[in-house]
Amino acid sequence: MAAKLADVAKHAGVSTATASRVLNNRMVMPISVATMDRIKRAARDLDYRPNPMARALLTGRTHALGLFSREMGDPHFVQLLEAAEAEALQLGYHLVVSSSQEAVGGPGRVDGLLVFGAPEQQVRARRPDGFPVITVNSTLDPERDTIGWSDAEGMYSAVRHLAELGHRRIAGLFCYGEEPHADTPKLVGFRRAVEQYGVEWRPYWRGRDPFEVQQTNQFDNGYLAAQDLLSDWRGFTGIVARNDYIALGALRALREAGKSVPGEVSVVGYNDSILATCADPPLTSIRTPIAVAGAMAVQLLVQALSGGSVEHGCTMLPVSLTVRGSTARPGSSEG
Amino acid sequence: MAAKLADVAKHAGVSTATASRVLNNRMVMPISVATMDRIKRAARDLDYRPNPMARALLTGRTHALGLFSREMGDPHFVQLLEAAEAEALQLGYHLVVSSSQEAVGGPGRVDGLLVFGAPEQQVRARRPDGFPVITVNSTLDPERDTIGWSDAEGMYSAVRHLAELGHRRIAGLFCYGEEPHADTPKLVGFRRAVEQYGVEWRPYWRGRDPFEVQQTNQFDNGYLAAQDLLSDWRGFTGIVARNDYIALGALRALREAGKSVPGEVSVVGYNDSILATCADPPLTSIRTPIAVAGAMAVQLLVQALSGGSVEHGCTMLPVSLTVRGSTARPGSSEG
DNA sequence: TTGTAAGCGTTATCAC
DNA sequence: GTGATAACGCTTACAA
Repeated sequence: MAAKLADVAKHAGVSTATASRVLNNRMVMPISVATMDRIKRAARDLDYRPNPMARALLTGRTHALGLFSREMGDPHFVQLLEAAEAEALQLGYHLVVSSSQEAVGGPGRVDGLLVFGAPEQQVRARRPDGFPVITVNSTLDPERDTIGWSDAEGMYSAVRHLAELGHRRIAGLFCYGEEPHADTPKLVGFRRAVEQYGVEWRPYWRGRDPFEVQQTNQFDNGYLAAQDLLSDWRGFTGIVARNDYIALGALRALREAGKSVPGEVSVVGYNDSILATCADPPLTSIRTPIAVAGAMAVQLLVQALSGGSVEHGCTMLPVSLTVRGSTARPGSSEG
Repeated sequence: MAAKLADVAKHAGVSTATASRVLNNRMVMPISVATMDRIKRAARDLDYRPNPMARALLTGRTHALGLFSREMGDPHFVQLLEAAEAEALQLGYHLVVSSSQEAVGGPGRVDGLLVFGAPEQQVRARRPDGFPVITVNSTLDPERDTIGWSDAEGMYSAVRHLAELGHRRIAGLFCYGEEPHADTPKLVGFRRAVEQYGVEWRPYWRGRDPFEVQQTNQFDNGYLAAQDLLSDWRGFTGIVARNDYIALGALRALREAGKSVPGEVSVVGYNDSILATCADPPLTSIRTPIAVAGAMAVQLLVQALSGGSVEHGCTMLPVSLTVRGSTARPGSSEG
């Protein structure tokens, strides 16, 4: 059985109150150096570790943060996890992960909640009033505590990059549920850019709801969608994909069709994942600030917990374009 | 303020004892249906949720499991996380992740610990006696509770695959710290296979400790190591890589050197990650049962918690070979 | 300077 | 059938 505070106190010949005060540095009134030493020594000797549950019960603080994501298993999510965990560790908090919003726990189990990738409305609605929730997301709700970036801006940059290279006919590879008239951020940004730059465009997609598809399916869908594109539209010179998986699928379809990249066709991916680095040719891709957002979200949450309730609002981090070898001026070689 | 048991009890006009019994289905003695209904109704009306900390303090059970890994951020780890989380959810447990063994918590914070990828000795040594720890790992210790697979077997299969295709000269792409005489499981398996099949072999590596390198560095190291290989050994026809990142780096070096895959050189990766699927050509790779192991580890841990302490020992799961387009008989085409 | 005692929200052991 | 009441291990007024 682990040593408890009473053991330490007895060992040091003091009361639990004094022991507690010393061990927590809560010395409202001065304590003699001698007893301090005795207590600290006893704690060390007995390998005393305060029971987190007892402490939590009393203080109402678990020192744990929940992290909820429907996309656990996505390499993109793991970047958030890594950053958030490191930050939480730094600040003395634990991270409880869950793919179920109900199960991740609320007050009593965790002190605050980090939500990744779920529509904010759904989250807030199910939470007790006042429970600190911050969402890391690409769909910002200015009314709520959100930190993230704009996928509209990301897609806009992707199209702009191609347009500025001189591409006039650009295909968009999306997902089911992202028909051209849809209002997802990525489509909004896409449409805004093609309109503004006056380029011709067509959307393609295969497969099902983005949340339900496996990564390998995304790759396959990209492959199939690109095949559709190849047999449907002869004049296109640029492709913008919803994510890197889809872009890599397209890369394969293009290679099989004998189209050179970036000679005949330029391709832009999204997320700037490890896939983009490893692709052949290396993929120009949109980099989202997911790791930074994860760390900031933890900071904000902890800050809110310390200082009562800090109304944070909505922080928007910049999205950037990583240019690699899959994009070039149209017809730049062998085209 | 959230409703507590006392509120429910008062609302239903009973004592907390009765309320507790009904709400937990712990009815040693029969309880009148009428009061049962009243209590359940009160609980629903007040949206009563038992305080996990109070319960934990009393029962000594947190219903949380710790998951410790130094490789958080690795897409390979995320497969374990996903499977373990799903299983934990299923069994009513929470998952606390941490990249620090100290911080993930022990008794009082979590009921048991899942350790991924760390040498078992280091783990057990730092844990209080009797605290349930199970390691998911590739380096099995028959003395301890371990579940995993043999990377020696995996590497052996990779070499065997090439040897059976007829390759007689095989290069191994490893990491710094895995010099040919090292005793890491992968090298042991590699050496055993090349000896048994009588094939000529040479090891190559670049970079630093495997635990410290980023994924993109692994890719770069694979690229550089393959370049070393290309300028060093003319007669090789097969490559076995320590992981898929390295294999993809090698693929790039081979392409740049004008070597066709699998026509002139066959390449085998390790982990069968998404990279293997998306590579061009698709990568033959060794698939480890990491997801299954993660789920089983959670099951075992929970089982041990329920039934006192189940001595499990050491379970070894089979490793398999996924054959894709990067391997063929030597000189099978244009070679 | 230090000790006493109340209480955090449960569950469990008795008594009624 | 049901209700007091004592824990669980800790923090913190308040008392001494």
